[in-house]
Amino acid sequence: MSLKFAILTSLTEREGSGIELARRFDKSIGYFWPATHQQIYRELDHLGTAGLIRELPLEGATPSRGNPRRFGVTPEGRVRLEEWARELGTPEPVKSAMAVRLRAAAATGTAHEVRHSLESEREQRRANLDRYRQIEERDFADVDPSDTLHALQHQILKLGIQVEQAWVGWCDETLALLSAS
Amino acid sequence: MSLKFAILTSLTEREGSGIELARRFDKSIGYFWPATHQQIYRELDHLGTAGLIRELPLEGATPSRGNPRRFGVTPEGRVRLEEWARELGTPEPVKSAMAVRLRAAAATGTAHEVRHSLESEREQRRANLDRYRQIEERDFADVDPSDTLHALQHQILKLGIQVEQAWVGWCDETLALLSAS
DNA sequence: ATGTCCATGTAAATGGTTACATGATTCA
DNA sequence: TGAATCATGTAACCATTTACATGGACAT
Repeated sequence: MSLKFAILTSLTEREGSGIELARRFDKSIGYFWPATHQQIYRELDHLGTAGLIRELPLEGATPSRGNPRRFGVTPEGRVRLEEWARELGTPEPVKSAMAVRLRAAAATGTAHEVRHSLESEREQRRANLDRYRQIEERDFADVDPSDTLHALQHQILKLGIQVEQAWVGWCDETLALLSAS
Repeated sequence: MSLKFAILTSLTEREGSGIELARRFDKSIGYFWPATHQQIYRELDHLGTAGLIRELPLEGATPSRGNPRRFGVTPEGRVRLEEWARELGTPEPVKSAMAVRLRAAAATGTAHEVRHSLESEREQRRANLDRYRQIEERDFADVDPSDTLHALQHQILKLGIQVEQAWVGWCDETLALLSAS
């Protein structure tokens, strides 16, 4: 449901081609709404049909490598995006196979065997956290209080940091609990 | 992918009927792997075919209200569940329409209009948090250090608490940022 | 007897994942 | 010239959501 708006947002920030979008998703907006290039191309199709984006004129006649089809947001698209941003939603439930695994291990009396699984979860969460922190240092080290856009982008990154921190902390706590018993 | 194991876990903890499972999902294991009754019935079907659960004999001949079909985990099912709990997975990405909304509002220069959306998110996150804390008070007030099962169940609840806390904190921070600018 | 809830489903639509296909272009 | 990469897709599958269907039981 939100994918189309994630794409509209990305194209509002800067127009681009399908593949560019796919790459941006891999390293920025996709942190909170992941998507593959297949999804993106399909959605670009839909958005075009709905008149929310349009294909920009190309230099050469035919699209090709180095000269791909590029898309921009139409005025209707922008209005629709602004409307959507104001809408109230329901928070996505926290889905976690790790929580299910732990409960499964508890139910079957094999709690200590879940340790590797937990350690793997912790390492991956920590890797996410480190990645976010590097971005923070690189892009948000100096603060200009008058730059609201910059501050908001930082704020979104902080969401990732705080949620991943909660996860890492929880994994450590749980591992300690397993060691104690 | 994890739904089948969530069901196996729930049936390991206690055998039950489809509707009972649906209700348990609404108020316990489903906090970390939500499922509707339609999904559950379909999956019970699959699990039965795969020999991981079996239908328990009924009192009366025909299932009916007050005497529904009941399911239990087979030995194979239990083994499969224990195996799965040991497997390593990839953490589910944090998906959040709220983060996309905020970024959309920033990109379109309508940041202050996202305030209601954020307040709504905060209230719902806080409601989740309160619910979890009530369960904690009710079920985990007294600690028996020798009861590992109890401790692990508490730990799973704490995951929900800590993640929702991170969310509520982030919403407050973001609202403060919007007020300041 | 009628309406409501229980228990179990079916069906259609949407969303997401995985695997593969294709032509074109740059690079070694 | 052959390999790798770019850019754009198709197809099949799996998971999830939403809406509806059914028949029996219970309550008024």
